[in-house]
Amino acid sequence: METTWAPRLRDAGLRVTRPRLAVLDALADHPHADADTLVMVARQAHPTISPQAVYGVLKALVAVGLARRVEPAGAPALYEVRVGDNHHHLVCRSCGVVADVDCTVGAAPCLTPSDTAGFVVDEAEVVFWGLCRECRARTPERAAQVLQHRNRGGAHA
Amino acid sequence: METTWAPRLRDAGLRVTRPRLAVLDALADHPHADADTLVMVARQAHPTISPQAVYGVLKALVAVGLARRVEPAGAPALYEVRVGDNHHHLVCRSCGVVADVDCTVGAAPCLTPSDTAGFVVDEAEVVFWGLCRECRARTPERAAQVLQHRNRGGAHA
DNA sequence: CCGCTTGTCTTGACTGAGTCAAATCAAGAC
DNA sequence: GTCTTGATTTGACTCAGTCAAGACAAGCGG
Repeated sequence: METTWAPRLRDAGLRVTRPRLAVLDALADHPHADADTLVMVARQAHPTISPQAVYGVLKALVAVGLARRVEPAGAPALYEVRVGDNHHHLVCRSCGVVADVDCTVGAAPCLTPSDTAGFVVDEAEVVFWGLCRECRARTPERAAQVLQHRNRGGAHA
Repeated sequence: METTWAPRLRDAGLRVTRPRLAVLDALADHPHADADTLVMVARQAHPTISPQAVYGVLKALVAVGLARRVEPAGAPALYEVRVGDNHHHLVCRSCGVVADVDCTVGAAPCLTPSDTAGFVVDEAEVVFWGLCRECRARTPERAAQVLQHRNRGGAHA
């Protein structure tokens, strides 16, 4: 990390400001962080930054494609600076932790639905739900419950 | 439709109540409806039902597997009674309308990520983003913009 | 280097979706 | 019909995020 953000901001037509650099550094250090976490982390570099400034910066970064917003069901939005490639996410049902999964592009037939119902599809977003290693180790009995509860609904892998 | 809900509720260990029947009928008539819409629709059968009652009913139905909750990014949660099979969703970026897509289970290699980072995955959720036929026809120039804007970020189909 | 223009940040009020808790009510067992 | 317990109502509340007005500063031209 420690990318030089300034030229990337300028290339995107954005001014280089302290709040933006602080948020970008925070994002690089904390992939999959929510806005609240980013406020706290960014304050290490810029103690007076306001939550609204962080929201504004994130919105600007997402708009120009320097950051990506992910919204797992039931959790506040997460942000990441890994953009341009295509990857998906593993989300832990228990602790909410998120991990990246590379998508095997080219060998992904199911990502082009056969019947698109008249839609023109431009993106396929995949979220894998499960339990992370730590949560299974920490509370195995609860983990089993969570999985069983879920499978009743007809989930599949 | 017009399924007899009573036995299904009882089988799930839930009492048969007027609010629950009203919400289930509303769900059957309006697949992919949000809570607010369901309140209005359910009031045709049960005029005094409160929004909180609808939230409570939906939570109970989801908990026992009679309904499914879907949360597309940037929109309120949607509910559907189509459960038990496995299907995914097409979401229109412009108007938010949702359509079902059957998943070709068995021929879906990409839905078992190669590297699960220690996770035990129990469900793969897929959301296809795009534009519905109506939105493309209605505002073709805006539709093109929306798609182009999106593709800058590195989306794929 | 100085000042100007315009985009950015701060401050604070506000919205929308959903939750929580106490009291009332009714489903269904007896 | 009566009772028990789960369901519903009512109303306050939380959380994430938005909106708007004014202060501020990035980076241009001179």
